[in-house]
Amino acid sequence: MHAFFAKFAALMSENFKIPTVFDIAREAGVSRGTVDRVIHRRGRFSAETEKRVRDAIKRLGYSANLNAAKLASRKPRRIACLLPSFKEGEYWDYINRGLVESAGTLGFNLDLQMFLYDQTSSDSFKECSSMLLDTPVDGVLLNAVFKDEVVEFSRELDERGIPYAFIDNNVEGLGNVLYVGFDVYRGGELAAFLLTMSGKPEEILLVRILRDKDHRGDPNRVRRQGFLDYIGKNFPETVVHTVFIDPNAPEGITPTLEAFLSEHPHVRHLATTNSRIHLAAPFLAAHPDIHAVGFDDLEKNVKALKAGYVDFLVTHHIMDISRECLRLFAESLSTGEPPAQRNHYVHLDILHRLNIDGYER
Amino acid sequence: MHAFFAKFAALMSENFKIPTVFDIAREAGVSRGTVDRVIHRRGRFSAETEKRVRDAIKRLGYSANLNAAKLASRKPRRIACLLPSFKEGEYWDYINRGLVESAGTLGFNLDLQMFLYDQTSSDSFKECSSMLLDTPVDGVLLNAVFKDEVVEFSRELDERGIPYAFIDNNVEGLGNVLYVGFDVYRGGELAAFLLTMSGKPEEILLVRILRDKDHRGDPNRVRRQGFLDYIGKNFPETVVHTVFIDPNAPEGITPTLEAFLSEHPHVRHLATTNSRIHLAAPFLAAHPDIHAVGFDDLEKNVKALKAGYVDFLVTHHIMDISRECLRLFAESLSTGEPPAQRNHYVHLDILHRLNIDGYER
DNA sequence: AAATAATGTGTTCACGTGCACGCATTTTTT
DNA sequence: AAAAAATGCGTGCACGTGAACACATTATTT
Repeated sequence: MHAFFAKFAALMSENFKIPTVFDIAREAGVSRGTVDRVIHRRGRFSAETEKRVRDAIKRLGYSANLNAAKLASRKPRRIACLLPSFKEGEYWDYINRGLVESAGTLGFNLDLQMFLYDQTSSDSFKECSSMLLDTPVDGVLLNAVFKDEVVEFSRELDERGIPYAFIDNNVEGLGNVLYVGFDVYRGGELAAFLLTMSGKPEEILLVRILRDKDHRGDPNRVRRQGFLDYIGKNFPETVVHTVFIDPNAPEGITPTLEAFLSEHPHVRHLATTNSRIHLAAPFLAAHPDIHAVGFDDLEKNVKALKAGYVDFLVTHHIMDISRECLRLFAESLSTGEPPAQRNHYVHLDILHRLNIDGYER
Repeated sequence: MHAFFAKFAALMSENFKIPTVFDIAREAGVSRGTVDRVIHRRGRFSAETEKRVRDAIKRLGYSANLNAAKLASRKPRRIACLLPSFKEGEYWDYINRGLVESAGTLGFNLDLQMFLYDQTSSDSFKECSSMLLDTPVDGVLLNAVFKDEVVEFSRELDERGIPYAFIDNNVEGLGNVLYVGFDVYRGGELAAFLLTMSGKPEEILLVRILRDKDHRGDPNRVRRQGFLDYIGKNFPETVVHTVFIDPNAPEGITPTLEAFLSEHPHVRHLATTNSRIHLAAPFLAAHPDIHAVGFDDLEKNVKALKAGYVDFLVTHHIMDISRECLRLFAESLSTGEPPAQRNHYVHLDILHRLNIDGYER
């Protein structure tokens, strides 16, 4: 018999009822309001009461009904976002869009406050973060480019009891309740693999942008390491050249690359470890025999991919990161519990001309 | 100045209030209950009232608050799922898991009723679908392997006013409110590209499973076409051989492939267009110089990928399809409106040993 | 010691929707 | 023509949580 039907009404036993705050209150021998105050750490309860309530929650396996919570949420949750500033179409623009979009659709009453610092200046970060501390907030969402400064800032947040989450990249060992990002090193390896899979390269050109030189605040160091390690391991004789370009002087880029090529005419492989392979598109257009791999599905990069200038993009759903991060963080702020899972690594996608359709949502 | 902050409290003007049923009722000059009856097509209202309500809804841009809807949903929505039967770990098992999981977490009171037919027998489909019609349901979720039978069944559903959605594959031009799936032809092309990107193949072995022979109910025909078209276009001299294997007699598979190889010793490329490349894993293990590409991230396939027997898997988040499909369908049943977008195509992922981590969620 | 503040707890309304129920009025049946 | 059914519409409770409020009791200040 191939046909049958089954009911999946309750995951558990026949008439298992999902516990509510009322059940917790009864179990703990207190009122619903008290349970609520314990859960949300709003004070006004004794240590003994807290224990009874928390035990009851654990015993009954209670977790808040998010629909009801969203419906009832009146006071806005203030979430400060301490992130790099951006121009339209840049990486952090996408992160920002995901955040703003989610804030609107998530159903919680979220009040996002953006603190955008200059990615090239640690002073700017410090200025922004101290401004943030003067503002009343319920939680902070931030990334971690300036390690020392981030560590110091996180200590301050810990002291004040303000929960915080890292997005996109992080520093290990701090008190954040959440991290949503990806495996940067793996991404570097993957780019190297894709670049070299059609045959052994004699020489490779790695295009970097000027500010990468600053080792203190270089977000792509780990990714580049992954790239170089892969090449070193699999093609030990291959030489990797580096050329620096200035994104603020785009007119100089193509000449710089051309000049390099005439000095190293055997180069047939080009890569960037930042999100700006599109800056090399004009150069690549003139040299269809050069394989190229870059990162991130910025609109301009995708254009270069579709045109065939770039072979592969290693990327992930950028906006998914921010959406997911904000969702988990908001839920956590709402329930008063840290997210069940602390680290969320998103999958690295490989984009090629043939599978790009449908990637952008 | 690099720091600033902005509020995104309301997407629109300063104090824009999202309209509720009450606003609609006032605008239309009726009571809230009447609005509700119109929205959910539960009868008991005049044609003129309906128009007034619908106009008001459009004018104010009303759409139901899903949190409140989920919270208040008391009567379960009965959704019948008419899908291929499966063994554990097979493709449709994943689809099924996604459905069951979603039904539990979506927050609506969903009552899934599974009608599983034998993929190799159109009679079984007919039997199942008529059984389904004897059961009271609010909506039907189905896929489309047997075209004629599906068309007939859909007519019946249209007549009865039962909304239905296609999942994974569909038939164009029918009255379904929703389709969630992917571009099958594109997937075939992509597999061919990945198989051949490291160099021109002399001969290719396409491994098919026995029941593919039946052209009426062959779900992989289009995918295979994409594969063959790509090869034909880019490598016109390459010969594509086909070997049929029987998944029900796994012990015969490796000998069959070995026999083929000794007859065609130049073959270095192997592909399947179904989800069972793992059946060729033992053979591939013995021939590490053979490139192989398959479809779908079934556990066994991923194992073969990690072991290096398979180079690439073309796939998509299988369970995402069913999760997304059920979510949109349930929301549609709840609001009484068809989903804003009818066709949802998921992105094709390329899986390789280096990016498999984190793919499974 | 009285006034004031802090602490601990319970009560109540609000959020927006689903849906049962009740009551009139009109239409159909007997 | 009376009874029954169908139609059209409004009212009210329930869903589970957030959070203000009210009220005692205890601790602190004046």
